[in-house]
Amino acid sequence: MAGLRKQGVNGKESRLRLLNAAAEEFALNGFYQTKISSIVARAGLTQPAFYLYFESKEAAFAELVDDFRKGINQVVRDSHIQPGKSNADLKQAVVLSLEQIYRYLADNPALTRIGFYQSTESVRIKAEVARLMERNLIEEQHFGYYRHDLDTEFTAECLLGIIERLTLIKLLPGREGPSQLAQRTQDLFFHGILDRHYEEDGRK
Amino acid sequence: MAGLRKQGVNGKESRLRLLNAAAEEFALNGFYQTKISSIVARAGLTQPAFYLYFESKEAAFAELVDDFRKGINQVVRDSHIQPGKSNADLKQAVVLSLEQIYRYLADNPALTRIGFYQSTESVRIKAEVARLMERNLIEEQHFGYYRHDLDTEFTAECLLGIIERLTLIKLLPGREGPSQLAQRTQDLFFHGILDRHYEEDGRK
Amino acid sequence: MAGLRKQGVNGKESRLRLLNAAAEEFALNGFYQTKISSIVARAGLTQPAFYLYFESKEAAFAELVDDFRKGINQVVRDSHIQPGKSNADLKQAVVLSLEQIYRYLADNPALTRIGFYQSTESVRIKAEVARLMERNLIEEQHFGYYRHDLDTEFTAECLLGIIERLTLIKLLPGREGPSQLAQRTQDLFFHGILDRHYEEDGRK
Amino acid sequence: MAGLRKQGVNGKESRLRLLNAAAEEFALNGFYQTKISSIVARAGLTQPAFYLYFESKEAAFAELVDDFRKGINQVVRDSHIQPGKSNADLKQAVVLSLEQIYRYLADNPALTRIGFYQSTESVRIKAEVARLMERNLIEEQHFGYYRHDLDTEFTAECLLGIIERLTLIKLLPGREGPSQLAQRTQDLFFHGILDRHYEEDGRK
DNA sequence: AATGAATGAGAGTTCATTCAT
DNA sequence: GATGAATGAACTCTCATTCAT
Repeated sequence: MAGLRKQGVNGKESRLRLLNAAAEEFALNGFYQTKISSIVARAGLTQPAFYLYFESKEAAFAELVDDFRKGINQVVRDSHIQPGKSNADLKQAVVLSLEQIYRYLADNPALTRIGFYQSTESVRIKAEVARLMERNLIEEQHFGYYRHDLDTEFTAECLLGIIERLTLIKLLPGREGPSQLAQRTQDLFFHGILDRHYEEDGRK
Repeated sequence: MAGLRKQGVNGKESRLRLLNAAAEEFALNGFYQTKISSIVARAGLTQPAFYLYFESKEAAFAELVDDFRKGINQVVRDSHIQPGKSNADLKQAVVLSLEQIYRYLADNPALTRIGFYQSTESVRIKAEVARLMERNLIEEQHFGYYRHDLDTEFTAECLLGIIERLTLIKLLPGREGPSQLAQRTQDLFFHGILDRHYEEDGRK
Repeated sequence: MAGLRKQGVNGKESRLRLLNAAAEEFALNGFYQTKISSIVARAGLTQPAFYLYFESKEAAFAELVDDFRKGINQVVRDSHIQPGKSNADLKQAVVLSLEQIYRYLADNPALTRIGFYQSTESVRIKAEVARLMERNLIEEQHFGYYRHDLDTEFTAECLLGIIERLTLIKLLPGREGPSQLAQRTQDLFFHGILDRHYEEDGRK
Repeated sequence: MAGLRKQGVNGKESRLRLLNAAAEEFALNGFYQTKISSIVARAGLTQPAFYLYFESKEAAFAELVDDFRKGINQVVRDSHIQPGKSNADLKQAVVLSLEQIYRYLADNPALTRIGFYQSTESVRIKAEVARLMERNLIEEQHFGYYRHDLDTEFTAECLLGIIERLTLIKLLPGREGPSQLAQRTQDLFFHGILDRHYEEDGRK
């Protein structure tokens, strides 16, 4: 009889398989429509095994949400721009920053669906992300990159709104990739943010 | 003992009370966490009364979602701009359009929460809204209001993303009103849309 | 507003309509699957009207059952044969008796379905019918019509079983009429009942 | 507290206990008046356990009905008579056949009540049984056992009607056993079936 | 480490029945 | 005589969770 055990000779692997299965199911069907039975089926295990590694359905979901929260926070935190860039370099740097954010989301589609679109926590997560984005904006504004009358909080929220929407309808379905989206987001967004062109505009 | 039967002598009124109660509950707790018992309690009726007016929990939810869908579609459809406007008039017209959209959302907070943030249909609803917005953008682009290289589909999605986010964190919590949000949305958004300043910018 | 009342200006008619509707529904769907709402719908009335004329669903059903019970009892009681018949006359008399029974069943299909095949009371009803049939058999046996070693109780039960079955699959679906069924029932049944008949018959 | 979990270490046993319990309850109270709670109580389990083994109340009922259908069909199919029998042997063979049928019914009283007297399917089941009986009758008629003008379909239905009735009032209540009933059924029935038997018999 | 078997708790839904007019 | 509106009381079924091995 021994040896028939499915696999995961060490529990770590089973735990991981369960977590991944849970992520897929939650992402696909949401929290309430996801049954433990589906998760364990996907993981090739049985229901009691689930409770060997997770306190409850809620706990597993919360863990996934938290994983996403940490990941996206890190990426956004890292996506600030250095000072002393020329105009062209700034654009490129911003595109790169956005690309890294989109890339993280694209690389973790299930987590993204859960953390951004399914979880109740999504509100808090997005609030955090918005705050981090604002922090970057403020810094970059200090570097003279953006006009001085910019409402950074408002701007950050709008940027997040755009990213959120594009991620859902372009990125996750694979209709557009991170770099293209980053480019287009910057393009649209910049011409309302960037100080310089307004000057010239206002000049007239 | 007499007179214990609840009011709503008119069935229509009972139905309405139930629908409103359902809207509140669904908006507050989402579909799955909302129990019929809570809805009828809020409406001052009993569970069978609910089934007097609705096929099922799903049907009631769907009705609310559809109400929202129709409402928002109408508002967005009506929010297109007339041709022949001067630059200043255009801005004002756009602000007005946005304001009407925000106002509809603000006036129907429960429906908005349900149709935009709770329902599975939200994906389809937003897709429709985006399409209607794009239709307006295309028309307005023809009037010469926006630059000609604008990707209207992309732009519409971004605008929707912004509205979506601002509605959730500014409008529904009552932190900002429709007119203020409309003004600020237009302000940020416009300077990436407007044809004129790009010209001069590009000129350089 | 007056005069719009469906009809049944006098309640007797309404009661009758309800009873007939109930009979149809019960016959078609059985007691448990028949809903008051279906009955009143068929009768063109409303649910409270039902309770104007009947104590309960059970009471209405019981009334129908009892109607059937009385009717079939009467018919069976009346179907005994007179003494002093010749062989050929006897046959004809028995056929007539059976025909009257079948005719009653055919004329009251809904009641028959209810009283014979749906009701819990059917057991008691059939027991009564069997007892009445036996009583007739005993009498007729005394007249010398049947062999003397006939177990009348057993015979009555068998006859009832045959009638019951033929009614269900031949009579009620309209595949055979009362007179034909009576003839054939007598034919089959008689040649096991009649004393020495085959002898004489075969002799010829 | 430990050890309160019910037995049935083997799931098959639990399933069987549930099925038997269901059979008893259905036989006793019919489909609609039988509650899952009664079934599981009788089986010493809880309600969810029922759904571990059966799709629904309907499914469990249907399974029992089908068990009966298969069983009775098999028995009736097997109850045909071999050719080449003498008159006395034929009688004995027929009695044996009938006895096997009665015995199956007596041995499975709950199934019989369900399949013959409770189920909606009973109509179809009896139709099948009648057809099988007719098939046997036709064959036996070919062997010259019965008169040639016998309407086999009609005869089969009558035989079934008799069996049905005797089963209900004699066999299931234990008032008469299979062999006695078989004997008496054959006796009554035969003298209408057997070709010219009475003639020769009476002659002597 | 893993599982077969079982359950507590509750949700949605149905239906006979009644109140007030 | 009749009805629109409402309800009490059940019942089936589901699902996260746990026991015993």
